[in-house]
Amino acid sequence: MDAEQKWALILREAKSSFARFGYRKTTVDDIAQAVEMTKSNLYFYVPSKRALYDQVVRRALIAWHEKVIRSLAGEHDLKRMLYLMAEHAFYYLNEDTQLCSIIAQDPAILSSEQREDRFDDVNQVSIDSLRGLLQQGVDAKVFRPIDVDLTAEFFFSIYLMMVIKAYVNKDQSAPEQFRQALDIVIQGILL
Amino acid sequence: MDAEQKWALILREAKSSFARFGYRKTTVDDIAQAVEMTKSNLYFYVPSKRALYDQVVRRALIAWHEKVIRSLAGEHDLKRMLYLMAEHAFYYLNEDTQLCSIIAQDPAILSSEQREDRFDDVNQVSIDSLRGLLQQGVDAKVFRPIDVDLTAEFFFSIYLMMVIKAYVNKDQSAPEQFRQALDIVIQGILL
Amino acid sequence: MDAEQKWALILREAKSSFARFGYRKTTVDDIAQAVEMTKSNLYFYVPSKRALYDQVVRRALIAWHEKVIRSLAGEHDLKRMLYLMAEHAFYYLNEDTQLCSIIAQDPAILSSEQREDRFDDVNQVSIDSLRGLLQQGVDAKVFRPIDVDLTAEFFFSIYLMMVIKAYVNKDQSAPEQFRQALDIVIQGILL
Amino acid sequence: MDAEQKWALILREAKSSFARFGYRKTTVDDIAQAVEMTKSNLYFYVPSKRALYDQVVRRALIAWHEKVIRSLAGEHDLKRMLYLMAEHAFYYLNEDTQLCSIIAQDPAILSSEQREDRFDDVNQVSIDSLRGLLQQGVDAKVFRPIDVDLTAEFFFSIYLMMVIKAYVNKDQSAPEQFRQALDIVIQGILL
DNA sequence: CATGAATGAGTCTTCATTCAT
DNA sequence: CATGAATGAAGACTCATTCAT
Repeated sequence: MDAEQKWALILREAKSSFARFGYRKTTVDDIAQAVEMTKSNLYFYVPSKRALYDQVVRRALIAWHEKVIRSLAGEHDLKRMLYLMAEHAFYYLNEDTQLCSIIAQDPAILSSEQREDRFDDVNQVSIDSLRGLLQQGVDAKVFRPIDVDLTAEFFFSIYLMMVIKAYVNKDQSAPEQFRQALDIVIQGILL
Repeated sequence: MDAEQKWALILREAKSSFARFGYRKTTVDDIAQAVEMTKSNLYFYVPSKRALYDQVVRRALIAWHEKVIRSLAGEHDLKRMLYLMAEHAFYYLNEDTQLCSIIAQDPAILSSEQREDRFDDVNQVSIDSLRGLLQQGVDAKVFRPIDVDLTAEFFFSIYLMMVIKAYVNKDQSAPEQFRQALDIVIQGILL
Repeated sequence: MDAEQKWALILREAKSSFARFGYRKTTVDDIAQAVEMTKSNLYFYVPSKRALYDQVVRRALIAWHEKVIRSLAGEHDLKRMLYLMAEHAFYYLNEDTQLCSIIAQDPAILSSEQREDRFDDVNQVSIDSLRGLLQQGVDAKVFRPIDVDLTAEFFFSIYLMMVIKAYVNKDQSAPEQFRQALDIVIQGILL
Repeated sequence: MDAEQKWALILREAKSSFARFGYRKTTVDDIAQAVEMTKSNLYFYVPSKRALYDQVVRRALIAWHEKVIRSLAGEHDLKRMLYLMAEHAFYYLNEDTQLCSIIAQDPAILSSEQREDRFDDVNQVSIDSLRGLLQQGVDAKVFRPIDVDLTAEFFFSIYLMMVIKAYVNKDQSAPEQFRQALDIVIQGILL
């Protein structure tokens, strides 16, 4: 196994541990054992527990957001795009339950504020895409003249919330609930 | 100061500490010092840190929910009641920023699942009220034939989310964002 | 054993450990074991290893200097006082070999500089006494018109040096060497 | 770069690191990086951190002492030679501040005892030269009938002490203090 | 009721040294 | 010669909880 593979393995197992136990309850030893390394050897690859955590989260967020953006390719109907975005943002987490779990245990990850300089940059990209969509809809008289900034943030928040419900809390009715929410919310902005 | 007063004091100060630092970062000593007791003496009143935390949260949630319910007294217009509920649920937290902070740092508090035997019962009361309202609206053909269970939960979640944004993250635009959200969402269920 | 006694015990054993192994090589566990406490319990009395060390050193220095000053009581012959001071400064360490050892392993303790704000204040007291003596001697035309500031520091340094030789390095000839040095040095300032 | 050059480079950089951080705080990695080698490769040239340190110190001490001895060439006035020796011993360290720094952080380097098998042999050479000078002075009735062994050691110690003051502690007044000391001390042994 | 004191089980991190390739 | 990777043994400090008095 070469260095790159090992680094990937570490990220994978660290993510798994952080997802299961949260940042605090995960010990560096937990991760080291998961990758079948000694703690000291793990520190050869990673500068600190915190840094590893940040890497794990950052990568997961980016992967998530990229997937969502890609899903819009080729679609031009704005209402449809909004649905698509929501759906993909939501269902993507089926493939990344761990990220959900991590978010659930550290919700600050997703707060888009100035004070926190953690993952704001990553999140902002998603919100920006959303805003773009809404603005186009308003301009095209497809959507009501809502405040796009506020609404973009609101929609983003809903995704997160539903995502947590569905995958972290394993609320069985979450997917349905999500569809219902989406229905209500899109209905609510249509002209 | 009698035992009851002391107990109240402990709850108050514990809440304050948990709000500021979160469960993990709050030490039993922090609380003991806040109530001007020794750690050991605090343990006379409280079985464990965890139990104290649970008490604090439970009481805060109950107070919150009760306040909201009371706000509906005398109102009979369903759409108006929905607004009222939302507004009060939202603005109540102005009076209890600490609860927000606690929720923000431990969002599992608000997950309504069976497995978690923490605060589900408390939350359920609120959701039930909401559901009742929605059901009446659907029956009276004021609202679209939405799924009331899912929608009740969805609305409840939105409250929580906005509440965190507003009071914990101190997002300045949160109140506006909340109104925008409420507008969209109620628009979205109207027949 | 009451708290005061225990605190004294800790200081005593800490001093012993620091003297034997030096600051770095002394583990908190070493000290804890010496006082027959658990490490955690030791931390009940002491904020940190560093703080404990500083306390130990500071107290030892103060005790040393006080003893020397007391030895001059009743004497008025300046040359004789200089001898007395030297002798007592030197022989006192017979009673405190540990301090020597500590100094030998951390000579910065005795550097009287502005940058280091560690024990400068304590050392300065001794140097001041010395300077006072020299100044009187110069004024009284007993000593040559030497620079009292420089010479006070020089003499102070010689004490330290000899002290280390004698007690730390256990150089058997140190006491004789010290007398020889004293002889030379006092001869060297006499008019 | 051949092996010899590499070895010289290692010694040079190791000295630099030890001077800056002291033995303990210098990591093998620090040195390896300074010589642009990997840690492992460094171990090809050096048996252990300790051994490297000892080499560094030993060589520096030898260079220092040789320089001092050379400075006496051609001079025959004993009092003058004593001055010369002192001056050169003192000012040499201007050219080797690193050695000073190392000494300051590990004063045991200069202790001339039998038990310590570290640098005693090296130091002894200097002391021997000093003793020779003093003995000649006593024999020639230039100096008082002092104990040459004790005095040689005493003088040697003074050099060291002043050297540390001047170059390590960067005491601005050290050179003056040194002259004052030399004045007193030589005055003190003159017949 | 109240408290000072005690404790055990962690936790992260560092580093000299080794070794297979 | 050179290196990436591995490791063991430490070491300082924290904290919820207990208990004798």
